[in-house]
Amino acid sequence: MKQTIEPKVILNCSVFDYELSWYELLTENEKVLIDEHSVSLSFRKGETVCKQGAFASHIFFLEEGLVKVYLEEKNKNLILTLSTSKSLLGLASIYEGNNKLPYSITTYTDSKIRMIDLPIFIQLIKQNAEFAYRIISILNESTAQMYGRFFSLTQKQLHGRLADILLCIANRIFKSKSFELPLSRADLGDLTGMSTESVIRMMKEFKDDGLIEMHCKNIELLNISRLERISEFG
Amino acid sequence: MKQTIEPKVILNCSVFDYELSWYELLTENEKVLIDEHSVSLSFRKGETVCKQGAFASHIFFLEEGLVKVYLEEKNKNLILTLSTSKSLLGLASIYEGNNKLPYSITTYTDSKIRMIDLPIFIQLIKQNAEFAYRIISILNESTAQMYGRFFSLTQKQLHGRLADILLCIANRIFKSKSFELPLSRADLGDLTGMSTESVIRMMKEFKDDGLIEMHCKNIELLNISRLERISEFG
DNA sequence: GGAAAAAACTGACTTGAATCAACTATTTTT
DNA sequence: AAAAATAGTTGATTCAAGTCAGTTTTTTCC
Repeated sequence: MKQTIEPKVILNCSVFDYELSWYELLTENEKVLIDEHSVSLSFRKGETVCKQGAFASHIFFLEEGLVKVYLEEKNKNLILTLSTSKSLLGLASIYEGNNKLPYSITTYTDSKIRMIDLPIFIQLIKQNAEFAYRIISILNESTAQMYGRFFSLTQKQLHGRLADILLCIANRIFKSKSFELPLSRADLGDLTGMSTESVIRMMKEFKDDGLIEMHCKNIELLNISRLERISEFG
Repeated sequence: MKQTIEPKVILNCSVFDYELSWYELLTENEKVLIDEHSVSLSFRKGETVCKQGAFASHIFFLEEGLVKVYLEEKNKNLILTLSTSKSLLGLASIYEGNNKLPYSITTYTDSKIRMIDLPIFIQLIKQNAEFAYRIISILNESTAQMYGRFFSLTQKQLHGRLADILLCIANRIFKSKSFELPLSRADLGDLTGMSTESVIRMMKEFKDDGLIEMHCKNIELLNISRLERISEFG
């Protein structure tokens, strides 16, 4: 039962920025139905979009902005994913039976979110199988990503976990080596499962080692390949 | 932005034992199609059913037995779920694009598994929306469970994590306070994200505290309410 | 623009939990 | 039934990472 073949490296990114679209798979009538049963709302930076434990009533389509999707319990938070524009959120509440929201969502930047009536969304799934198939794909894409993070947070130590999210934020959110981070150090902690102080210490260590440059919120990754090695062995 | 209302306690179980069936939602023709494109195989205890990183070719329906679904990388394992009879496994490989298996599956007991041709399964999803909706429900049920475990493993310490899985195994797998555990101490480690030695030490501590009775593989939970409190605060 | 509040940072200290290195008990194999 | 292999156990040691307490910097908002 010894393992001999190394399985392929798994995803470990925390940003859900899926490639698959869904709206185009609807018929004209269905599109109208969605349009009639949804509204687009503006949220200010830091506002709560939905709250874990509340009854689910909508699917959220993030038209613009950056949000965190997170679990909260007894003042301990765990960020599940960061989501950027064009993400479909709240799909987890499509479930026959209890339909409480399994997570909270809060904005990091001013955001526009289209709130789609959940029963209507479910109706469309039940009548349009191609659409349903696309939703399954989207769910599985985010699940695969979750697995990677699950592994990262439970099996790697601080170096590796911090390298993971820095790379992920650069690649997936900003698509650039340097960026102005809209998250606080405490949020980085909730994302990596470490204390705020440890985040600060690790970041300083990375800076001293020449891996990154940083001035407060402004961060630049200087040595990506070494960060990747730290992520892998960390 | 301070949180004032405590969100509802979330699931933290590691056993996926879903309530929803799926076969009955198929038409007679579709049932025939499944029957014609699947075979039921017998696996011996300890055999590998599928391997992370391999190309996905089947959906697995566990007719009988107990298996672990786990991530493996560099001799570190993380068990995602234990699955019992009547579970549908491998759904994560239903994904438009790359279709590598995101996890490995190994049996704990002699098991019977029906291997269903993946393209046929996908075809049924694409043509039967009610069926697709059920699959979405099943996926979301297991995702909700994953979230609970994710929280448990990243936010609780050893006491809480061990209490979590002991309760979960008793409630979900054996539906009894006393049982003969088919997992090794090392597996309990892979399930709780702790070292084998720590599992042993914690179990001994639980035993000394009168929370459980154990002789090797035979375990009995003596004080469930205290275990639940440990799980909650731990 | 200045006070108040948050967020970022630092150092000292503590501790939870992994690692290592034996050793024993239990299975499995032949 | 003996040998080999695997699984379980223990104690000693080490170290990663959290907590605490205090300071500085940045942001928010009257």
